[in-house]
Amino acid sequence: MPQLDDTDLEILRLLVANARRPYSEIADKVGVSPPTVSDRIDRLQELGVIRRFTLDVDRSTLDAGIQVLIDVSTAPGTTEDVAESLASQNVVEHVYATADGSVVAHATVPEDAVHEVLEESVATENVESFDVRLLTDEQWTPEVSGTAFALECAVCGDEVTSQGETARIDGEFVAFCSSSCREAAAEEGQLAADSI
Amino acid sequence: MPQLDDTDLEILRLLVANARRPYSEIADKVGVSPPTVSDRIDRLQELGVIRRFTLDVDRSTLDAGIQVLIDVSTAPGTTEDVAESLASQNVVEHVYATADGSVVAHATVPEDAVHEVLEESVATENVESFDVRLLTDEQWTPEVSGTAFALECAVCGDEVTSQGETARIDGEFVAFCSSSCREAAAEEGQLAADSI
DNA sequence: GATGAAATTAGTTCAAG
DNA sequence: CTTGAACTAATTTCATC
Repeated sequence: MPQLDDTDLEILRLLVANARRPYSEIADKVGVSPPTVSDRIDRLQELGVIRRFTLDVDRSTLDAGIQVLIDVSTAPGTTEDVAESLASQNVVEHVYATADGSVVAHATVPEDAVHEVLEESVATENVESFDVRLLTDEQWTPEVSGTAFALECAVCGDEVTSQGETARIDGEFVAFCSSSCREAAAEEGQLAADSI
Repeated sequence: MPQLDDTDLEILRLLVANARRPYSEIADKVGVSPPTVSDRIDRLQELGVIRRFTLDVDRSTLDAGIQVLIDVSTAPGTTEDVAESLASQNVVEHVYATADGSVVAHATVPEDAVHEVLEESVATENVESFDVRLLTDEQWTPEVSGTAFALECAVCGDEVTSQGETARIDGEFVAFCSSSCREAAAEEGQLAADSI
């Protein structure tokens, strides 16, 4: 994966705060020219770092219905499918799949339609149990973090960037700055079978 | 609160899908002129329906650290404070406050810094218990829903829009198309003390 | 409140370092 | 990979309906 430099990160930070900011203004702030900003944004989209330009909408002012957090415990091996199925429902806005096999979804539905949403989107045999919590508030505060909480590579001690990898060893998470450092650790037999 | 019409909703839908879409293109699609699109978008921002123009960033390609879902059970009356405190942390991206007093946050942190995030942001006495789950996938699929799952007003039977209200009666959620319908129900003594 | 034409401002292309 | 200049396109202003 290609490297992102500080200019890319700064452009992301500025766009996250205001995605309609003129490229000329971004160019001024990060110290490059407008065509360069345009090129880099295109590249960030091609890389999949920018998934899309969008709005943060306050749904409590907008949608008819009740906002809920649906927490589904999935059958082994079906977590990804369940996450995808829920994500494809248009009442579902945000989906999180967890390492322990549950899927958490934020949806706006009439209270008695939660079962309906699950039935329409998820095969019953994939749902071990589920839990629904009514939301009273929801906030999105995206930021492209700087170097706060930077991780250290367990092998070489360098800072772990977005190109790094992580693994689980005896239940503890360990980070590596690169796949070669991760492989070095693996060769030393440090990695458990459930490494990620 | 002023009414949003179908044109507003259609503009929101188009911007959620692509917030950098030219206003002239939106104007074509919804059948008004570009200045009207511009005016309406300004109005939607003033109303707080549009919270901001932003990016959907794939954090798994970007941030050093591990993505987690932090689930905090808060002390009575502190839910809102805890939600705000967590939201102000720059490693925290999304915060949900639930009616049962828990706060769920999506954050990107080194695994062993979850306690640190909580300690830095939330008074210990406000945390009754917490739980952290490692995320393997996270998706955001915002859509401005149409009339799917439209609610019916419990009093007059009309469709409940964003201007509607809801209340809880004997543990069941009931929707009203307006505050006057809600008040009518209240006068008939149907509303429990925990109505929302 | 909405519009079309004009003016301003932004974005992209391209030739070149 | 970057730029400045030229070109193209988008947005806002404003007078008018």
